[in-house]
Amino acid sequence: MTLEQDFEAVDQFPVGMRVLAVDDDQTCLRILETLLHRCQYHVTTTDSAQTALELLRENKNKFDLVISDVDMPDMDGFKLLELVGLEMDLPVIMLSAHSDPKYVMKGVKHGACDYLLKPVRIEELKNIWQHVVRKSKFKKMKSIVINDDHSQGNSDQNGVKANRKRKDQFEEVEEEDEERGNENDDPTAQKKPRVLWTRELHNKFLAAVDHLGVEKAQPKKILELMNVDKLTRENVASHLQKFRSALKKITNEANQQANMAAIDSHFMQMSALKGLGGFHNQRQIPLGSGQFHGGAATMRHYPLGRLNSFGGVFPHVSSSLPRNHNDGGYVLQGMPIPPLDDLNNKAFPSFTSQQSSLMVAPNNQLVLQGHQQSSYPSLNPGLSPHFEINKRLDDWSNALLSTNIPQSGVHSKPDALEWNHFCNSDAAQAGFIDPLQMKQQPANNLGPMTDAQLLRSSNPIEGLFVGQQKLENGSMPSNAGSLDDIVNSMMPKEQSQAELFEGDLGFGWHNSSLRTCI
DNA sequence: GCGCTAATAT
DNA sequence: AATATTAGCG
Repeated sequence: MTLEQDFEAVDQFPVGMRVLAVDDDQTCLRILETLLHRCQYHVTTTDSAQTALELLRENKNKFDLVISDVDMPDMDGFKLLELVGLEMDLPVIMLSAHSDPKYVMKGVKHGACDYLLKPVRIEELKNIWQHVVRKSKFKKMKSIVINDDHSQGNSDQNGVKANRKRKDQFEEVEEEDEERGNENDDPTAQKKPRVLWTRELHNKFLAAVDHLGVEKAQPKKILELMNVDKLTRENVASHLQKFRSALKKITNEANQQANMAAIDSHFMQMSALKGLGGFHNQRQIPLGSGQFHGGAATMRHYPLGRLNSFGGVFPHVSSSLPRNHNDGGYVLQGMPIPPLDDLNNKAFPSFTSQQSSLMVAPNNQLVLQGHQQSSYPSLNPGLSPHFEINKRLDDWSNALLSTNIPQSGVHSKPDALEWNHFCNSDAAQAGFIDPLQMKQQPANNLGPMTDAQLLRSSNPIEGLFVGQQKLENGSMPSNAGSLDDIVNSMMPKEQSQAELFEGDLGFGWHNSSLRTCI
């Protein structure tokens, strides 16, 4: 489309749009009517809000827009606004001589789609039809003639194009909405609520992923296994994408650290690396009870044991990995591996055998509701080969969730900073390692990897394990976030604290506010 | 049609 | 900031 054409298109507006104008002041009303007429709207006027209301009630679907003064004796314009909003979902524009923000705010709060100041200018009135379009009231727009002539010759047919350069926010809305409008003719149609990934919902997600195995966990299957009403494949896909991003990031970080550790173990004499914190002199971390229950804020140390049995999560990667060796200065040397019991003793939700549904919370988000019997016995803990590690998966996932992973762009080069840092490090430059070579051998644990690589490689477990050590030692660069930070920042604030670890059913919501069921 | 990834929108 | 949607590809 040429610029001229675009300009033309912007200039078109519906002729005959049915406007109800309300103002107790006869003069104002007359002026308003005149101006609206000039805009080629079909205008009905009344000097009382009460009458306006009756007109609207008696002629449902006979008006497209209401423009009403605020200060009126019989009925406050806001009251009218409120009632109209309640009863017919028409776009209402408030008109007032008061520029007081309080008034404006009040209008906005009550659902006014615009707030015009007297005296009204015709330029403003020319634009008001867009509110109708925006309100998705296209059905009611059927009688409105959209001037569709995009030819360049007759631009002044409406005589209103002159001052359209300031058409500001509506530029491209027009055509799109026209096209879209036909499908969008249900006034009651509301935006789809978004899914709020509560801990519990995420737990279900994890259970499904765990059940399927990370490699085979695909949106559709996960969705089926989760068996959550109203959850869509797209929801799951989106979450899965984030999940994998987090995994990738953590793994890469861990790999970095593994590299460092490996180097460290062989070149311990290097002061440069010592400065970064080596892994010798491992201090054992208390693995006893309650790290997670103590609350993230108080948890100085990430529970190491959580992550070292990821074989269940990554079924194909664990066996080949050396772990907890005492020979040869291996990176995992000295790492305490807690008995499974310690981990399993923690209460965690048996999310796997239940069906839940999402309900709409007041903020228009879908939150996990309750449970019913599931038709998916396959997710029964007893039947899931991986279930016993769910707790640790869960914990691990806490870390993932708290990690602020950019959704795109930034992480396309995972850990570029750290990678560069490493390549520029003394170790690399001293020739102990060849950064290039490392880059060429990602399978060697030495460089960023693709998701596919990650899913197939044996690195994740070890990497995570090592990463834990790093974190535990406080050797994690501050910009990578402390463990506390990771755990703390994961879930939405409402859930970040107690809820984070309990696996209880609390959503951080006040359940009473969830009454608005679908 | 699905899944994946990245990019972009809401 | 967290999710959703879209595009391009296999």
